[in-house]
Amino acid sequence: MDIRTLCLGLLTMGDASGYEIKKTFEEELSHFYEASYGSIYPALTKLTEEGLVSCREMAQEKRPDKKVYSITPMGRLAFMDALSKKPGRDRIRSDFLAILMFADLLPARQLSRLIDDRIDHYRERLAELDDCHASQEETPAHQFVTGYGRAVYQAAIDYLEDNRHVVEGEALLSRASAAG
Amino acid sequence: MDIRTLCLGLLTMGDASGYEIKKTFEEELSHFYEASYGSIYPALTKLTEEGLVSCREMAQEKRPDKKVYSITPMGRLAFMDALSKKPGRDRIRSDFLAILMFADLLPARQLSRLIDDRIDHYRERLAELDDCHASQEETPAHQFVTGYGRAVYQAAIDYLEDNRHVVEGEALLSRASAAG
DNA sequence: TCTCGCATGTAACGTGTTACATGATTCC
DNA sequence: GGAATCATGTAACACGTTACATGCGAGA
Repeated sequence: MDIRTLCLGLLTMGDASGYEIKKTFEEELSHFYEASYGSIYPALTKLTEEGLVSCREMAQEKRPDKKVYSITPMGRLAFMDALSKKPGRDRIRSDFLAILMFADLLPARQLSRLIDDRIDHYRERLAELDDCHASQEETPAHQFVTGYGRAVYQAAIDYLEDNRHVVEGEALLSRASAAG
Repeated sequence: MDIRTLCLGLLTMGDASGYEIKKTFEEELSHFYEASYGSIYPALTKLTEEGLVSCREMAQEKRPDKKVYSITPMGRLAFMDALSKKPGRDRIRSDFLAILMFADLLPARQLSRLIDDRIDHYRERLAELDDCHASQEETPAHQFVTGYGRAVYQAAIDYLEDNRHVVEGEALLSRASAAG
């Protein structure tokens, strides 16, 4: 699913401007998708050209004008069609795990630091999901996805805490054998 | 971490050809990185030009010739340097979760199918990790990363099984209210 | 004054994928 | 005979990011 299709999908939930769509990406979607203005604005322009969304310009007081996009009936059809395709495989690209594959090359301190940071990072992400849960009325779908994120982050934290000794112990050992 | 750097890293574990590196990506790394020939071969060419790896051509009997790459001392330094940088954030792009955000737009049957397939998919991934564990002598680093994958997949499966009713129930409900 | 939030957009660039081109051998 | 594995490579393309360009209003 490309950014273009996802923008279309977000518009099924209500009209929005490019700026607001970007915020949605940063908030609700940030855990499993990313998008920058450089992809969102051109996507909206193209969707408009194709007749899948319509656009009206809104003059605002004390704010810049905004362009509010609405999905069209044709757009809804197109999105339903996209939803019916079987999903592509998740694309994951984890620097953290890539680096860990070479844990034996890292100084012990650096390795511990890396894992500490990652645990902190996941805790922050968990907190974000909890905020999200607290502040907004959520659809069951949204709740489900949020819960999924929580489950995965929690599993990651637990695993790192319970098993870090496997690599950290090794680092200590090779230091010891190098020293002695 | 780009593909180029990761190729360099794999060569710290032993000499290899482009073809073999591709296989490593498909096996050990497939759970958190992907790479095609179209990125691997040019990466190796560039690394060679930069003096970070060296290359010798091996004539083989009953097999095409192969080019075996070795990391150079300069290459090792460059890789250690890359490892010392703090990791970028994980890039995740999940069609599955994106579709789930719009679960209320999906027919109940399709939604159930989607979740069934995903659970199967994770079970397969788990099995791959178990094979990996069984078949190969693994470094502690490798074990650790493999275990991480297992923990996360298992958490995902458990979550989906325990909570699918949250979205599936909703689908049934909206069907019922539409019908009655 | 300076930074932050609101608001839109483009051009250059990076990075990687897909599809194509080629060809021997082995297993079913 | 046909598919799979081994083996390398390129060119066209897709897709998205980064950095830049612009500008007002509010609050510290």
